Amino acid sequence: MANRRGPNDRGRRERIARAAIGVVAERGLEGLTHRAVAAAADVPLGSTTYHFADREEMLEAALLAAAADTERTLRAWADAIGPGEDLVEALVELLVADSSERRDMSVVAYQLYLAALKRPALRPAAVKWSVNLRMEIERFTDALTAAALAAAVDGILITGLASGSPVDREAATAILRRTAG
Amino acid sequence: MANRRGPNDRGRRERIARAAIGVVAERGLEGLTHRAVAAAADVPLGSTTYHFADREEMLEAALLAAAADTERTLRAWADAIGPGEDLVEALVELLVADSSERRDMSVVAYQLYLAALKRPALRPAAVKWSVNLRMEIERFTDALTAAALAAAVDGILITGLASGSPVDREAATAILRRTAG
Amino acid sequence: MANRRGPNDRGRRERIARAAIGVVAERGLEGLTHRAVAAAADVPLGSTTYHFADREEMLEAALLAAAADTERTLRAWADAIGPGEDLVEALVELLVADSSERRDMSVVAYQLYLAALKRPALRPAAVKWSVNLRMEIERFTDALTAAALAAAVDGILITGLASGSPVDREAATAILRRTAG
Amino acid sequence: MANRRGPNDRGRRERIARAAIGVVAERGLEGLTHRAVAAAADVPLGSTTYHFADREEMLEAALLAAAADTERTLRAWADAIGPGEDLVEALVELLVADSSERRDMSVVAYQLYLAALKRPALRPAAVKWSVNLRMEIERFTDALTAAALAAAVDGILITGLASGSPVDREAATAILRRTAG
DNA sequence: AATGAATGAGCATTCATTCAT
DNA sequence: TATGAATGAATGCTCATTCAT
Repeated sequence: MANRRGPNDRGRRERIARAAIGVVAERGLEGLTHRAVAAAADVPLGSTTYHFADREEMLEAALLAAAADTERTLRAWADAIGPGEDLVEALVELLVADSSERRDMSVVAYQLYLAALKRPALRPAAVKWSVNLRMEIERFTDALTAAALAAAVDGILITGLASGSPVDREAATAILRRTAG
Repeated sequence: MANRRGPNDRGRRERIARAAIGVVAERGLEGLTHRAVAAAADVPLGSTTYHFADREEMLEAALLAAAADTERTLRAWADAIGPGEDLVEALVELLVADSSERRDMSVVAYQLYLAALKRPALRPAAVKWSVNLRMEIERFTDALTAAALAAAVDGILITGLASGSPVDREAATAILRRTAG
Repeated sequence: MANRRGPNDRGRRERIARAAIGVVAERGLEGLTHRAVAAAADVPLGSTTYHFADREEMLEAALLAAAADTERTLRAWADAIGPGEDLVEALVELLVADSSERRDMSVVAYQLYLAALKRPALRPAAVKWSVNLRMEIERFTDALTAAALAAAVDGILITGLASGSPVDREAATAILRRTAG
Repeated sequence: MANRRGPNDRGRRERIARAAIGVVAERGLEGLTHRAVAAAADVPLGSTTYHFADREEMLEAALLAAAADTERTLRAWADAIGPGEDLVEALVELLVADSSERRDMSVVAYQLYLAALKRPALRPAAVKWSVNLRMEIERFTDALTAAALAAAVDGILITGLASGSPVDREAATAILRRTAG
């Protein structure tokens, strides 16, 4: 059996990037140190500096990984929407799910994302991240409605994070219905 | 005339807190160090640790100051809306203004706000911050519409931050009109 | 009733010195800070620097107070020895008592004492402290025996501190009997 | 030839520990700072924190090194005692030598030793340190006499430290003779 | 006489980063 | 290619001490 550490460890770069997300979730952006990530990924300290030239690059990888996760989640969400299904209801499910289980991940994503704003190299990834939702919604409705719904969802999500409690399903539904016209 | 430094410096705590906001704007949350704040506020290093027991308390003060700023800005914005004026237009002005001059301040606010999420003591301030906009909008329309508009504004704002370019006035107007029904 | 703090507080210097001993007992010599002593003595911070020019002077006062305590204790011990009483037994009582209740005080005394060794001004106090026991014993026996007994007691005491357990009464008795001849 | 600094420096941990003893000798226990030790050992500052997780661990190493030194010294002393030689005279030599050349070392040892009392991890080392002398003396006489002599030596030593002057050879001899019976 | 606000020096500790192996 | 020992810069924080009140 190949050991999980050492030269036989494939996809180590990937694993380190994932671990980085977890570290930010637990200790915040400033907790993103080589040591912390190495421990979380269960790789030697030197491995983190070997695969990522510096802390900046590690942040980059974490943002990219988080963006990919978000994209995958949204794609799956959209794919699962049946032909005659109600878009608003599906969006509410997304919001509710997000506010419980993936709450931390959302916060992390926002943190990485804000951190990336002043790093030109990451700008594209950040933009993509923020446009993702709108693109998926556009599969089901016109561009303007999609933009309005995406904005509303973003707004409800971030407000929900602040409240510290799960998103109110009824309130969210009402807002989205009104937004959808 | 009393010197601006030393024992004659009134409101130093306040000034340090304001300086802290500026520091976060320039260097991000992890750049919020005693030294950086001391330099920005033009006070001795010891002064920052004297007025704030620890870094946490400094962060707290910065969040509170940022929240107060936001509240004041929104209040002024709402107060300036004339009787027959169009709410949507006013909101768009808010968004556009925000995306240029106060862009940094928004980013800072979001950062402080996310950082505060896992600090129970700051929860109330964070909640208040996030509810502020909705309350001001409610002065001009019913609760549901206000909630929908607030969500849309939040969403557009955060997406705008990501894009790195000023909010598109026409797109924003279209979205808000549709949201307002 | 005079308040215990403020201008009506008599004997404050004395009280601060006593508090200093307690501080050393709890936090060691390096824990002897103005702030810690002020808190322990329940006096304002400024009071500690007012009554003692600097940390050195505070240490001095603490050593002196500790020496005075030791002297008083030994004097009382000697005064209580009846005419026909056995000196060795009395010494053992002293050792046993010291190893339980006043254990901490002994450690503190040794610490202050060692600290004072390289401070010429405190040399006399340190000497006096170390000679005290011998002088009291001399009230009951000849000089040589007194010196031998004092040395043995000192040795047993310091070894007892190391062991972390109470002095073994029988062993101590045996040693002292042999020493007394 | 390997440089004395940098990656080629073997036994650096050991050297730092020795340097720590010297620092305590010169500046007392509270002078035991990473910086002081680094300078004394002629290693970079980072090296002290690399080899010892924290100040506590450095203290530990210093105590252990001091204990080892003491043990070696006592062993050598005992080994050098010839068959027909007088134990008391040998002990006096130990005391006299100690009171001049190794005076500082004794003070350091006492300081480290007292400091270790409230650190459970160091308790064994402290105990061993304090029992060492008695064990060596037992090589030459019965247990009770050894205990009495060890106590007397300890007592004379500590009293001698206080006086600031060399141990009085005659007085010490008289006391030990009487103790040995 | 008494107080506590203010300051700057110093410390333990953490870390990114380098580099010999 | 991979590792972890090594280093020095930087940080949060504590304190002695000064001094205006």
